[in-house]
Amino acid sequence: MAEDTIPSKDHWLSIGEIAHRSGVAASALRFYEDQGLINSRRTAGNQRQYLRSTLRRIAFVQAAQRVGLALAEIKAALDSLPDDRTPTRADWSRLSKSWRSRLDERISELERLRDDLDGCIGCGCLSLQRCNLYNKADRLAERGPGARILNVGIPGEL
Amino acid sequence: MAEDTIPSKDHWLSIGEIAHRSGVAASALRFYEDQGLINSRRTAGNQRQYLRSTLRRIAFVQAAQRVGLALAEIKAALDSLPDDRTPTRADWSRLSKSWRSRLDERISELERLRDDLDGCIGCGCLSLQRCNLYNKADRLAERGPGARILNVGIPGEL
DNA sequence: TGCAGGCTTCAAGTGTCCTTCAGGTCTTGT
DNA sequence: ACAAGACCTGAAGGACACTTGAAGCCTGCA
Repeated sequence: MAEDTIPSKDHWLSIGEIAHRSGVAASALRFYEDQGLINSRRTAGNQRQYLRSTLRRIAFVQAAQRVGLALAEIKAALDSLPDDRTPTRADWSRLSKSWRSRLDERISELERLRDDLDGCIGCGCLSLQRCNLYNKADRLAERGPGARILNVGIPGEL
Repeated sequence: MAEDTIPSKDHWLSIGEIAHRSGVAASALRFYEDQGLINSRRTAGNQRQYLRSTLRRIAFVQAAQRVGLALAEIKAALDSLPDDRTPTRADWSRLSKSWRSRLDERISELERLRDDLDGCIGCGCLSLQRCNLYNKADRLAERGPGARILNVGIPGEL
């Protein structure tokens, strides 16, 4: 396997190369393109060619998904990048900063849930009148919408 | 509104009452029944009637969903409850114990993500070669499968 | 008794994130 | 030049957790 040699010269990458390097299926990449998350130019024969920087964009998408954002939200974030120049560190940094609070929220919600679990279900009460676990008020936006098949991980693992 | 009076005598609840008290739509309750998560008896006129304890079952389902379990997994957990008697505190406790590690895992994954964010995307590197954020190895099972519409919360909020 | 409002079933639709397929084209290496 | 393999498009399918709709039955209260 000689595909690990990284050419130092700027050149365009085929969808297969991008798929390989990013670990994202080619079909998903086409889907992302449909959704406006990434873009490509075409060869004379209509085949996609990507900039190397697309890999970073995809990395961003992947990370954002792990944070729990929907593709539409990720697109909105990416759309706020300047399209007249290659995004700088500062650009990416700005985008990812907004994740911080999301992540913090999600983390603390899960911690709250864990504590409630210990204190409430753990004791078997699960009282509908008092139980925090069943407090509708804070059960919003646990996970983003959309079906993830990936998450099955190793099939039959649970 | 006088529906908050809780009768002390055991009696059966209609789907509307269960929906109201649990906050789960009647259509969802029927769906849960189809999926074997809850059950009901019927009136002479074929209308569903639920035991009061069904509310606890539903609370369990809701909490489990917040932990990130799929309905099929929740069903599996519920199926391990004794069906010859009303589940005890110990029964519920046993079930919810397995969530602990799940929750801990999810929490630490998110914390890891947050740290990577600070250390990596935060600085703008997002290096595909080294970046933890883009380490495929640990990007499993971020969120459970399935579409949640609820999570949209207040539409147009984000 | 009458009737509004709640309940029934079954089928189809929704939203998200893709994958798979069919049928055809392009590129690359020998 | 030719075959193998990569790539193209558009449509359909699939997983998940439901919702919506149509057409009709049941129940509680005045």
